[in-house]
Amino acid sequence: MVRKAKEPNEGARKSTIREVAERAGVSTATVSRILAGNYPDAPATRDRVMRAVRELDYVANVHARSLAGTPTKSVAIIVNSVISPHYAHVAQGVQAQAAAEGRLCLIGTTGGDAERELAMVQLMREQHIEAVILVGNVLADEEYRARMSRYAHSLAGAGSRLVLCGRPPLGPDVPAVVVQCDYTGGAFAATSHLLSAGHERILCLGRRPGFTTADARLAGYRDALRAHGVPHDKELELEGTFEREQGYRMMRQRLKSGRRPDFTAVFAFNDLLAAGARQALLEHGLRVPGDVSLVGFDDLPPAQDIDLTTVHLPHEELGRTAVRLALEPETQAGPPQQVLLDTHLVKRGSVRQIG
Amino acid sequence: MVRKAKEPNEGARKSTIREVAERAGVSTATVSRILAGNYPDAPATRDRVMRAVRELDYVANVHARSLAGTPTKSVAIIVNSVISPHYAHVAQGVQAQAAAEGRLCLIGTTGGDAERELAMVQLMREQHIEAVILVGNVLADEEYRARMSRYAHSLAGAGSRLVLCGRPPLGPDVPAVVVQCDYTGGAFAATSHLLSAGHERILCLGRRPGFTTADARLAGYRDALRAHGVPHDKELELEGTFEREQGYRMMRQRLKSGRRPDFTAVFAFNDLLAAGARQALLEHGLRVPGDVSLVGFDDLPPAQDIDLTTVHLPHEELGRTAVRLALEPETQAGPPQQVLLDTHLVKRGSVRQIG
DNA sequence: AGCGATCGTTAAAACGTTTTAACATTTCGA
DNA sequence: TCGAAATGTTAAAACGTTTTAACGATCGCT
Repeated sequence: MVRKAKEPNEGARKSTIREVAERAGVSTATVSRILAGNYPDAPATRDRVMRAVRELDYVANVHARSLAGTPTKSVAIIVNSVISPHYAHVAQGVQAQAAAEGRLCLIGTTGGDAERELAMVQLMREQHIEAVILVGNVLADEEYRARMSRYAHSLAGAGSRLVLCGRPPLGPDVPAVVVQCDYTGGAFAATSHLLSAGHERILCLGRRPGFTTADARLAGYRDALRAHGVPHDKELELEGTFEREQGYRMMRQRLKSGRRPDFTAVFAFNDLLAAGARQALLEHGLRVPGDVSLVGFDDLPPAQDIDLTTVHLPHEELGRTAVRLALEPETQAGPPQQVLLDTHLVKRGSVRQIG
Repeated sequence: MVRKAKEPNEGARKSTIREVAERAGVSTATVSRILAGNYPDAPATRDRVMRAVRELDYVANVHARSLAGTPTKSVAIIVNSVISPHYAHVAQGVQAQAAAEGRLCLIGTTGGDAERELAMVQLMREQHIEAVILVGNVLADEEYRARMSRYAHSLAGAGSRLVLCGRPPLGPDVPAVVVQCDYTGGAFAATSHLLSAGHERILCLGRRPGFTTADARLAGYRDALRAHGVPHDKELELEGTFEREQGYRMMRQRLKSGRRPDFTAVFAFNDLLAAGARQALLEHGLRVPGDVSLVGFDDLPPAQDIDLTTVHLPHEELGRTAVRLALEPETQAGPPQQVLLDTHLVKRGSVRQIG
């Protein structure tokens, strides 16, 4: 078998910093410094080195680099699932900002399972990454706090920061940054909109005690009712998680009784619930907004197609902010930071004026 | 300042394999072998080591491990964007299968830009990862082949395999695996369905010469027409990329002429196009399927909400297969492999029988 | 009792980079 | 022309692991 002659820049072989150094006739230290660009080397050697790098198509080995002390330029995002629009949009923001700051993005999914979340955090810990961004809430209350505190400390041990997205803040002793949207404000706006349109019997979908994202919306809903002097009725607060099927199921069950519905409007705690509820309403022969008005929460893809009035959340901005906060040096010291992003109502065609 | 006494398992400090070794009274080699589980060590020492590991909350440093020769357990996926349902679902599959095989998943987005794709590949190359999975097609034809060939070789140099998802296969000399869906078959089924319902003037949306994903659908569309003895009319093949706005734009433009539409059905090359086209149709006072029948391609989230008959693609399976192929040892040697996944028609309510 | 096997363990080298401290070389002021 | 300062370069140590080859102890067998 005949070897190809020399094959100088075939690009397919490994190529280490030593090879670059040899080819350029300098030491590896010089190559390293020139590539890092942090020292005034002589232009002549600089050129020789750069040429060698190009010819060998050399890229540094991240692992060696990291071992030698340079921090890994990467962040991780951990979400329930990638196909849920909410998480997808946050992930998009994280990915975009990470890229903008020259970072690689690792991703993991939990499927909403706390044990898988833990496994993911462990996996990220091994990577000695700059930051881990946790989105979505798997556990409630005390269990949540305890676990996050453990995460934060063990990640800190690996030199990683912890950022929580859309989760309640932790104590001041826990090294974690929190970034959220103003869920309560958004829910207040949504409910107020329905009240202003004359609705008083407003069904709300997605109650889930102990989970901030749900609790905050419920609070906004009740605040709005109170502000309009309408007493709140627990019978109208339906419990369930945030999936489309749940919306369908809850509404179907509510309508099963056969008699005319005892509400004129629905506030769903996210757009998926709204889409599911809408399907159940239509199947039951009720028109939206003709018979029942509907407001969602999120302003994500299904919303436009079903012409849904909803609360816009800055999902991508949430992700971007998380990365920015994670990498900002001033966040490193000082007390654990907390950021709240604004929301606003997007009016489409799913609400009808009555009364 | 008083130090806390000892703080043995505070979990917050770094903890290396040496510390574990010291605490267990053995050498680092023993710890390493026990953790790898690949040698019959004495149960007694084994227990001591495991206890030390637990007490120190030790996790190995991936970078050191990788440097020392153990391959990094991770794969990367590079997509156009995370919020596009198609890519999101493939990514979900990749992530799921990666997790199932104990791999971490890196993710990068290109925004459809070839230069960003290149930058991403370079970034992945530094990571010395097991495989890089490229989804979606940014370039056409010769330019595509040339670039992929370069990717494949340079990734091979870093010990990574290249997997192409939904892209045309390359030559046998290029070390890359290809996994696709049967786009042509799916398009054939979709078009045949419309033809069987009596439609002969079928508008198709999403022509894009040079891009396999589009070309293959067009081929299936034409094949079906031919099989039914209907001559194909280039006037009915509208060009455009695969975004929702494009569907809206194309249909709006087509309807602008004012006169009655010269088609009775529409076959959109993906569901987003279908959703956009549907919106334009509705705004123009045409009902679906009353006036115009509509078939999509993908069977992704918008489809269900707009009650769209469409071709189901196994998106998640695509991602899973990509990972499986990338990690399968038998794929390593042998000729570059190619896999084709089946599709099927999902009938909903957007097609009306005529004639 | 003595001798190989067998078993469990370890010292040390290696992986590819960064960085520190030291070493040449040149430049410059006197 | 001399020495000091500035500049450019390098040798070597360090990072945290895996692995190879060698080691000592224990065991069973004659």
